[in-house]
Amino acid sequence: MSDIAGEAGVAYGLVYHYFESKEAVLEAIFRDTWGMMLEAIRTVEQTESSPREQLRKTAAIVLRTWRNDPDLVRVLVREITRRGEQLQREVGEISLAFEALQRIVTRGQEAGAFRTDVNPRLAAWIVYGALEEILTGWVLGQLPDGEEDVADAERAVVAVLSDGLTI
Amino acid sequence: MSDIAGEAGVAYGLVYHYFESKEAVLEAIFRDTWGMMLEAIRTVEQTESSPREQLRKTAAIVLRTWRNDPDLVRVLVREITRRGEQLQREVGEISLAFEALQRIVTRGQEAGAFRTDVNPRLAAWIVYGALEEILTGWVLGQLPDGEEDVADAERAVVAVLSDGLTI
Amino acid sequence: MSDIAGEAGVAYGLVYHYFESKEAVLEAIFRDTWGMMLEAIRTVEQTESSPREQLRKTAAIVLRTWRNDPDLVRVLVREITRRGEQLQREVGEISLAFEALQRIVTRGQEAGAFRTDVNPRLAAWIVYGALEEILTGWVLGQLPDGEEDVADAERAVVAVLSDGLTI
Amino acid sequence: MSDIAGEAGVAYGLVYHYFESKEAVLEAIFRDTWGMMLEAIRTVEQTESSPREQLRKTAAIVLRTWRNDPDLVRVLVREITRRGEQLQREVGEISLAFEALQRIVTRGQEAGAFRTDVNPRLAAWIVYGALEEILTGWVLGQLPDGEEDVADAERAVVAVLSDGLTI
DNA sequence: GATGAATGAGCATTCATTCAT
DNA sequence: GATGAATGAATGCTCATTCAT
Repeated sequence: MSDIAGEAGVAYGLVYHYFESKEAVLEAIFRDTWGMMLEAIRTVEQTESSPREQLRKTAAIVLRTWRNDPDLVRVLVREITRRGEQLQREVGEISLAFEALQRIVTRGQEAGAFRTDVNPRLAAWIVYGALEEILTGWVLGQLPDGEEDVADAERAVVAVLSDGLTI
Repeated sequence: MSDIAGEAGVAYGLVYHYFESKEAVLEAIFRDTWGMMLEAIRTVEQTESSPREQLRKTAAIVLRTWRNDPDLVRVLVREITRRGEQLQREVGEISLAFEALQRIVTRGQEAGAFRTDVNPRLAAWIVYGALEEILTGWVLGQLPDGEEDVADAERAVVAVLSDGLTI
Repeated sequence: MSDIAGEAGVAYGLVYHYFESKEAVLEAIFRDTWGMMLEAIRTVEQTESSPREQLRKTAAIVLRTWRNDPDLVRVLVREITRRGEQLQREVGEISLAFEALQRIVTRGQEAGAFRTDVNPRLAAWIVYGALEEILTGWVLGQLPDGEEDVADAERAVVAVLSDGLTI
Repeated sequence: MSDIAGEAGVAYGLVYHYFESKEAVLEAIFRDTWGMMLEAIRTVEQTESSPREQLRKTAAIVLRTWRNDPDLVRVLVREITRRGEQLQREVGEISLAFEALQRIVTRGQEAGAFRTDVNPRLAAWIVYGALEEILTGWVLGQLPDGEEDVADAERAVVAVLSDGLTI
């Protein structure tokens, strides 16, 4: 909280004027970020693009966040697992984003583009897991994150998730 | 540390008789778990099985941990991101496990079984991310984790990562 | 720290609002006390008095502290040896006070009032040691510390250090 | 206590077989050291030497300890003030040594060699303070402690305490 | 005598939260 | 709205002391 007030250039106590608790601050960050994410994914969803292309665009949105606002991703990655239990329950946007992701899969299956022997919910978790892990690799400085590397990562995720590792 | 001593039914100070610091306790947990993981993956690696089958066995090993020791997975998932930066540097077993995973991919590519247009390092991260996310889903109680569900998850991960979502 | 907060009648954490650490608290005490001591000795230094008289006044200043603030002297005597090494390095005032004491000796030698076969630095340490030991005697309750006793001690110190025990 | 056991090359618990407590260990160290000191000073006392010479020999004994066993002096200087209150009460040897020192002064006065306007008890404290402070300077590394420096210190102490700073 | 595991009170430090101004 | 001092529970760590073998 001290860091937040300092970064914002306001007095310590003022943060508590706008937010009930630290929990509430994090919740707001999550709500905002996932709100934007949700909106973006929904836009993708309503596109006429193929399911594969929708997947690519979604990956692009998530991974692009790293270059746009690394600190934000850092907070999300650091706090998501620790607070996840409550946050995920309280921040509806997260579930909604997951559902949108899941819907992309379901529609892909209905359209005959995606295989139907995979539970869409599990598929959504796998996709998200792959994306989050790459973000984590960047946060921990264990994966290269140059302009070109980010593009590579996007291609790799889509290639693997869409077409699989097997030739 | 208080919890650890309490859970073990010993006095607070005794933990410090066996471990230098809290850091050392976590490091030991990580080293042990990843050591076992590493050993298991290496065994899989030396199998004559197809790369796809090696991938399946690896997924089985990782996901099976959840049912064997949920509390352990909880600690790993909760602390890995917070301390990850240092731990990953200090606990060589983690890097070695990642390298083993990467080697499975590389050999699959060399054997002509896996596509070669995906960076093996990125592929290893994607695979690990998918697995970790499913574990996280179980930790957070957001994915069903019955006997059958775990088997489902294993199948789904292998299906998606090996053959892709696209038909 | 608990004692300090308790004595001040404030909450534990408040001490850390004003001081970085326990180290910083002690440093502040030392800096303040020695700052006053330093100022007092410098005032004495600039007097027209004879070196012997300057010595007497210095002794008076140091010994007077005991009656003014016994608890302060207690802390100084108790902690000075334990932390001395670092504190003496960090708290410039201490060195400056010693230097002032040394300067009084040097000037006394230059003025032909003090013998020149004694290293001024050693002399300053001897003077300070005699004074500190008497304070210690009072702290430990082993020397009488009534109004008259303090005056006696001052006379004794000056007599011995200025003129020696030998007749 | 751990250090003591380690240094002695015996098991931790064994120290408690020979000593009641840490307090008792320190008390034994003090008793031994001061016992030797006491014996030495008493020998000096029984000499036919002049009071001034007796003072010199006493100073030599005390200061020589530094070169003989610096670690011992370190412990004495570090712990003497902190524990002093009880130790001085419990370890009779300390008082006896002080009394011997005081006796040297008293006899000097009776023999007409020392001035009589100084309380012998105070004089003993002043002498001891000067010596201890020089030891402290050596412990803290703030006074040079080469062979020659120690001899210098001895000369300076005797010069100041016997004949005074004033010419 | 000898060993070293076991105990637990004590202590410095952190930090989310409250509150008077 | 705004400020920052005040609060106190929580936490990692130390270390003198005890005890079973």
